[in-house]
Amino acid sequence: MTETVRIRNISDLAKIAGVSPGTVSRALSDTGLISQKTRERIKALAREHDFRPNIMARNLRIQKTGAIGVVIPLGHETGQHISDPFFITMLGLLADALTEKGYDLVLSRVIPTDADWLDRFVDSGRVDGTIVIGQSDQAAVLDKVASRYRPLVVWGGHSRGQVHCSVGSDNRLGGELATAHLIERGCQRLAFFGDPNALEFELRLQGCRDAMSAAGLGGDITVFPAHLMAEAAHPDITSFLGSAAERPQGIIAASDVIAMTTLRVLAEFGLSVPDDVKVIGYDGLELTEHTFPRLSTVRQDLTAGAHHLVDMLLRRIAGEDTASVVLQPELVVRNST
Amino acid sequence: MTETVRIRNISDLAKIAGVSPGTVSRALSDTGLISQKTRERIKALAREHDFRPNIMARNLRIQKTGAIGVVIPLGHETGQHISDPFFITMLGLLADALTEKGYDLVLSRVIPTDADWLDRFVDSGRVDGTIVIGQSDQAAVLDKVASRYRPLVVWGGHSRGQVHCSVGSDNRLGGELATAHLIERGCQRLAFFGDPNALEFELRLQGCRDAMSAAGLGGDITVFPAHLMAEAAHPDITSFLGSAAERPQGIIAASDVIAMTTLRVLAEFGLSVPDDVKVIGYDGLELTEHTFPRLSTVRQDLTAGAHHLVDMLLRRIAGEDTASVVLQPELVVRNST
DNA sequence: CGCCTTTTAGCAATCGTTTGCAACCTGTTA
DNA sequence: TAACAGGTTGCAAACGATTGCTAAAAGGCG
Repeated sequence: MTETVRIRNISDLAKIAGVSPGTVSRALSDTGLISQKTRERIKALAREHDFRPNIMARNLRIQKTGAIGVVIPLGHETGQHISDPFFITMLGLLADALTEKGYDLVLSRVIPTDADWLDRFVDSGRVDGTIVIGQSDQAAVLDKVASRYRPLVVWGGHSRGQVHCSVGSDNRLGGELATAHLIERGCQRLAFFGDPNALEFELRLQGCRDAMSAAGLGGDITVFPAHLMAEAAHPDITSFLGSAAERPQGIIAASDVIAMTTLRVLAEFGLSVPDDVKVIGYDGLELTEHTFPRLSTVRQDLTAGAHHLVDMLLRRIAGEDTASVVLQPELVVRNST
Repeated sequence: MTETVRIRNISDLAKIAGVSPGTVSRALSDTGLISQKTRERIKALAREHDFRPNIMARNLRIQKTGAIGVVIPLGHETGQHISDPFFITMLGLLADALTEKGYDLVLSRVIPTDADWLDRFVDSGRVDGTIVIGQSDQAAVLDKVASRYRPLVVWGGHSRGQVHCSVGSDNRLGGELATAHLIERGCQRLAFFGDPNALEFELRLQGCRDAMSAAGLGGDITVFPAHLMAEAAHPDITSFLGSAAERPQGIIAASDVIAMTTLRVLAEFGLSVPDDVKVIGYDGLELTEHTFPRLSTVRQDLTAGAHHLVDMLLRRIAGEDTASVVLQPELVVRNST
């Protein structure tokens, strides 16, 4: 109605309000000393013309973007897709946690081609901080960047001497729990499905070996570097299980997706789970509720993890130092073991 | 080594290069008239000091953000989570398509509380354009915004008279295909699992009715507004199937997730699929490969859809006009029918 | 009524680029 | 040699907000 002129910036509004731009700025941002009265008046005026201060100008001036980058490195597995259920779940949780804190989330899917991909991202100036989901095989890169760039946290495994700040479950322990469970169920010949080049998987495998030693089975476990994506893993696992001299009695999958695919291959071979072969996953994703049979797994509390990630990142942005967090994994026994 | 001074901006670099800031700007952005020689020299210098122009300043100056917003309205289903496999799949595809075009993706998950949520987002100035995934029950809001804001495209259903530009499959046809298939398999009593308040679901349901009429069955179909999230849908569907006077012979689920949950409930009731009940999903997500039995579904080509969405959005940003796109859905028959 | 303290508001610099315009070379042609 | 064209560069004004400093207004008190 009264929208005679378009208010394009803070000065326009200042003009029709009869004050200076600075005053408008102070009125709109609930900071700075300003009288209750003029603040209300200017806010009302802004609402009436539905004017919102230009964010880019604001960002430039205060040297902040109000956005957090979430980057997913697809390192040891070129074909891996962002739609991997694990990433997705994590991403959703992070989106919620960041929204709650008033940050935007800018998503970046990266295929590391050189050692500078992360430098490029963090130096791009698009974000105030960065969360990396999964170390993949890029631990060295993460450490390099972390040594000069504070606002960086990563979800994944933790190893001694690691420079970057991480949040993740105790992968070694998780592997141990899964393996001990299978052994208790009577399995002797075990196989680990997953590529140990990924740090977290390596730790899980180590846990398996520890559990086997503890049970007096030696550390002799077959390791098959299954792909992470279901489509890619399916033919692999099929040929592995088809050609194995001795079929394993128990399979520890490095992720729920791998476990789910394994279940499917076993069904196609006409093998019964858990009678012929027992399978356990890792992650505790919702999909494990919907497989047949329902999948036993090692649950990581991703909700807690996501909250830790953003809390710690914000603290680092504020200049604090933060130590890595290791969460307790939890064994979830269902029908596949 | 030679990093004696930190280069913080284009002027610093200009100083050590012995040129003016403008020249540096022209050298770094491969535009503007500048000699081959100085361009190379300055680029080399920039690389050496790994200097990257400040993006916020650039954005302010050129009045662009280089980012596209992807917003997921969680309208007719408050509990719905962003980790819904459908959203996730779409999101991943969009991330790829946008990255390819050099855009960032800022993710926003919104629970519409009033009629202005989308206005707030598009006016926030954080993005150059917006993609909305799913109309939910917010068609009116979408139309309102679309009438004044060009760079907006939405994934979802298409209805006559719709103002906003959409990309989606022919939901009515999809529903028809699914239903005709079930009828052909001998089903007479049919049920539709999904809430018709969502535009796309309404269209799918309409297709079901059309198919039934065409087969001379009348349009009499039981509609059960199942939740979208698996956890929420499970108890609902359980009580529905447990208390139904007559069990349907065929179930058309409005989404693959609903179908998957239905499968699980049926298994828990000891019913055999497809012998006792036939079930068909909608979307064609990867998860349909992993259910037991493998799920028949109506596939939408999401990859093509994502590409259409970004192409059209970029065209709209450039000032072009674009008409809505309706993709052909495809019946995928597997083991659940 | 005048002086002093506390608010409130204005001024102007700043953030770091981009870009239209003008000025400058360099080399060519008359 | 002078004029000219064409290609390079520099200058300085935006872009739109925030904020330290300062000046003015308002309020309190004797």
